[in-house]
Amino acid sequence: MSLMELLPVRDVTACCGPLTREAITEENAINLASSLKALADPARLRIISMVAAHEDAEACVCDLTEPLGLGQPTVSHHLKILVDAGYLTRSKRGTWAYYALVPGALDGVARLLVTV
Amino acid sequence: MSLMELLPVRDVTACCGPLTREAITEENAINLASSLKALADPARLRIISMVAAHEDAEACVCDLTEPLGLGQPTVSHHLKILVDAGYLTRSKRGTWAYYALVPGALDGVARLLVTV
DNA sequence: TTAGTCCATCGACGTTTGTCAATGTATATG
DNA sequence: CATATACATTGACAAACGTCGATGGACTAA
Repeated sequence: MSLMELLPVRDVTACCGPLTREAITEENAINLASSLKALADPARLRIISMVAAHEDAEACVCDLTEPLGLGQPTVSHHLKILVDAGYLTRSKRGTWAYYALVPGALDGVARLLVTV
Repeated sequence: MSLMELLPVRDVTACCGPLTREAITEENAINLASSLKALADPARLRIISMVAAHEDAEACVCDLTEPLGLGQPTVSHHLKILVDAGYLTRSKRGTWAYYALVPGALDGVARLLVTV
């Protein structure tokens, strides 16, 4: 399955208990894997970190391209993956598109991994 | 960078604070992405869940192939990735290879994602 | 209107990934 | 010894991924 075929803004967290507390179903494994795959890229991790650290906890594409050392289309591509996976929101104001963290999204995934 | 080129048994957790609490470095982003990439596959998530649920919290390859619906070489391939990433240990006894969870490995990654 | 900025989308490319069949390596059993 | 079992490794292939250049759409400023 391709990352781009995902439904927008999934919420993996509302599905099941921690990975090691109860046997995961094949379907839930597919969903959780998709959520993790969206995170499993250096550029996307840095984007999340940069957005969180940015003023007002939001950033536009132009704030990210230069520090990332990536082209604008590539950054837009990563942002789309993070939005579709439910980690970021996109709000357009004027010519700019501002991205911000979805509260609790990262924690939801983290909770599924934890064993204690 | 290929997953297979990773040093065996890395410990990403001993590197940095939570992703959203301080800006992540490019190097740490690469390492964390590698750790997440090892988890970001349905078969590997199910393997971890199956090992945790199995008797004595360990399982051999032959315990996994049939419930996963995958060939033995494919299961061995996934197990190697999980061992190299530091999530599983491998102990050979007789003809069998037993795999078990590394205590705290999943929690370490989860702690890097959490925002609270 | 014209020109310019910000961003998304498209098409292409080299690389990486997941899977399998075939083979190799131990270890156990007769 | 020969045979059988459990597993790792190899080689191959299609699919997916990350990146870029080029293009297009929407908004702003003059």
